[in-house]
Amino acid sequence: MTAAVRHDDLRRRNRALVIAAIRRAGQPSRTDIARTTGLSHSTISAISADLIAEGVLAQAKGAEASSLKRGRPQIAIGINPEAAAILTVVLSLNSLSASLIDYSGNLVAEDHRRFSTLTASRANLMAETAAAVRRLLNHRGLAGRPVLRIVMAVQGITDSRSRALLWSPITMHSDIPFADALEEVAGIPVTIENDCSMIAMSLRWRNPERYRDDFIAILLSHGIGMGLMLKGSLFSGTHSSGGEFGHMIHQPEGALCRCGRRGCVEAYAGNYAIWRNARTGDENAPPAADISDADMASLAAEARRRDGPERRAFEKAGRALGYGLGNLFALIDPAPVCFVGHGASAFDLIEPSLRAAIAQTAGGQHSDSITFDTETNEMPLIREGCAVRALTFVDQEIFAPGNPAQQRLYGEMIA
Amino acid sequence: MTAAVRHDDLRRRNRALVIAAIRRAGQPSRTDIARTTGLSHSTISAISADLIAEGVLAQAKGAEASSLKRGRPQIAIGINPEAAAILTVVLSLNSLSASLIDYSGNLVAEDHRRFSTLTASRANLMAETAAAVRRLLNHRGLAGRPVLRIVMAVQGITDSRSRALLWSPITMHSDIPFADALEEVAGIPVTIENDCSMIAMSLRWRNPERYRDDFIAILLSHGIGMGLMLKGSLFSGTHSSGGEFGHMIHQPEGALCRCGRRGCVEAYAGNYAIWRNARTGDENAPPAADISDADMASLAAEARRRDGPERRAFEKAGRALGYGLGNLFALIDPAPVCFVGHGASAFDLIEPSLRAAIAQTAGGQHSDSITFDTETNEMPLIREGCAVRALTFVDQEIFAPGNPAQQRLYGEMIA
DNA sequence: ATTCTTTTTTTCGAGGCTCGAAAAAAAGAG
DNA sequence: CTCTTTTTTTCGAGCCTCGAAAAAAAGAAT
Repeated sequence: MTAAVRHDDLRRRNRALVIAAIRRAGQPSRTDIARTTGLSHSTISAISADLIAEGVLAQAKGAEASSLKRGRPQIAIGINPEAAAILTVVLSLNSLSASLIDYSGNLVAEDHRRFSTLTASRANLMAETAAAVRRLLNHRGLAGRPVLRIVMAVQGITDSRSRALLWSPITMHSDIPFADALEEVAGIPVTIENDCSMIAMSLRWRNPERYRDDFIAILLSHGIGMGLMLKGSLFSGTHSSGGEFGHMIHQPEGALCRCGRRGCVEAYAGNYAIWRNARTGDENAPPAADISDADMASLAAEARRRDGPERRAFEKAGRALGYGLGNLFALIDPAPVCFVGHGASAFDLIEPSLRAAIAQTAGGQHSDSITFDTETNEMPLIREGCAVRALTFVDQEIFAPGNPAQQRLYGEMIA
Repeated sequence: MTAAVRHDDLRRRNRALVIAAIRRAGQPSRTDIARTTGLSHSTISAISADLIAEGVLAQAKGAEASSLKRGRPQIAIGINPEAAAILTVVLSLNSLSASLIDYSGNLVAEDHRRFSTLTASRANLMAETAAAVRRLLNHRGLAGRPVLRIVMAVQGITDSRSRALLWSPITMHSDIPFADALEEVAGIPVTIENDCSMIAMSLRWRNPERYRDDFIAILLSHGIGMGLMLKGSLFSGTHSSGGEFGHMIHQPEGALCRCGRRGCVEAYAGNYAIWRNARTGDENAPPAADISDADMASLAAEARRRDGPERRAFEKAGRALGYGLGNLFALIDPAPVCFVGHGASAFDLIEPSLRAAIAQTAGGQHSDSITFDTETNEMPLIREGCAVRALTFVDQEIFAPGNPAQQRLYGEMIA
């Protein structure tokens, strides 16, 4: 039983629809919007007039690429970049990077620092993050725009309400309430998300042809992460952020994993596992703390050069990933997969054994037709995913609010 | 971007909401409905007046359990059983059982036959099913009610559009277009669903306290099946019915499974696997075709009586199920689990090793708090799930249609 | 230069829907 | 027989969307 549909929901939802259509199309005319949304011209006219009056949208004045066609020229209409701004924060191993982004999605300012996340105290981690946020909030490029939302991405497990970092490989501390801490600093809503989920958001935004309703983003890095889009919405578990693909058990009582358990996919396919298999051959050796991309690249080069333990290690990684994906496909059916991160640059070494393993599983019945994509640099994807998520929040909650209190808040902030 | 919200959708959705509220509550008053739906009294009054005029609902006349309270007595309002009927068909190993059910969910007639599904030809399977449907369509208990929907449940994999049985252990044939065949016979929409999905529907209907938005139904039988409810809707894959929990790989290159692959959960936890482990100790022995419930019961009795290969076999089953569930929990977070079917009567033998295995996995961090439920007879659940699904379809598509053509069809059928 | 065409955008009135308030209905309590 | 209390219905206000018609703003044609 779905919730009751009130009368005013109609306007709210259609406003959100119009904003989303414009965000996707860039600079559409009213006629374009009517076509993509399916709403009538009159409705589009009314809604866009309201949104322009509120400063959310702006008409592109002059400078039209001319029409060359007869008839009244179309008036391009776009997101008003002055309407608001949002902030993204990406915390990763020994690196903190924050960005200020205007309401139309353009980068206004960046702030990047390196510091040792592994040795930092809880308070230190929160303080560094808060300081980065504070610096950007005071940035003069803001020019009076209200900053309405912060989305932070971290590697690790967050709680389902996106308030705290429950566990992460970048620090030994757990249950760090980043959202509360940053809300206190900024006075606006903050959520903290899993980095791979943000990668999935970004893939969907960049290439909705390929990544629409169901697809999988897998981060190949020191550990293995996953972002899962199911039926058009980001899948995260009910309690935590879920999607712990890297810690599905590939081999009961198998190789020692960084998480302390045995036989996880990550214990075969994470950088440390590949390194360990290639260099020591001992699956029970304690995982190395960090392995540079350069080291991994030379390992891959060696594996390509000759048939030896290096090549074997990448094959094992492919096998573990293949069985893991096969098990996932047994549950959710095959879907497009994108391998992201520096590890994806060695995908040629991984792919044969990965495909062979998938073919052994229930999900691998059409394993030939499964396509894989790679994207070796994850950072831009993570940031873009955060931006997309934050802007969508603002679109829906502030500019098409179900609850008048939220819009009142915006009124106060721009006053 | 969601679909445009048209104005008439509002009425349609609120009509569906009212029907659902009444179906759930049984015989509520208008005031009750207003409370549970959140709609205003005026709206409920208008919608229920319409629905009564259309014959969808009926006021309980007289026979009120009296009020004992002051004030105008409440008028109980209920689903009109005369408004329509639906048909459920459950095809399982060597058994076909169909039921005629009125619009308020009461059983009108049943039709049950035994025949050998394993040896039957494709045409034979479809003909038997069609004959059962035809018999019930001509049943005099129908008394002029239009039969508006058929939902059929089968063990196995169906396509995602619920039109055909792609693969099933009860027959050697594949790609059997049951939905098309029955639609030709009955002239009304037919869908074919996985039996475990219907079990999940039924559990949710029976006990929404425990089984609401996220839960898992696992059928322990000759094979292993799963019905998965995620975020309040039945999860099935994008291409096929998905949810092939029994064929997740527990042990790469492990025991021989009925499906021809190796190491599937089912190859350790299906009846044939438990039997094989207990009696031959050879994991590669070809699976027995069928093992009676009585034989499995005596195997369980023996396992309870003494520590021997029988007990070991049940332990192995628990271990495979535990790792499988743990891997599932790694992806979707722990959720309530119900073990269904005759195999659940040996759950006491399975539970210890199952819990021990879960504790080894990423999803098992709070393995103590995970609760399991058992239900040894699956047939009533499957039938009830089909009925719930069919009635919901009728509620939404016929009596609260988005498309006037559907309602016109009903008009013709009752004329 | 002025008058057609064509296309986009806005305006206007009709028709629906939900809601709150008020009225009506239908009992028991005094 | 009149007062309370509770449920249900009625009625008017306020929105919202839509289609049709009007207005606007160009290029094309004369």
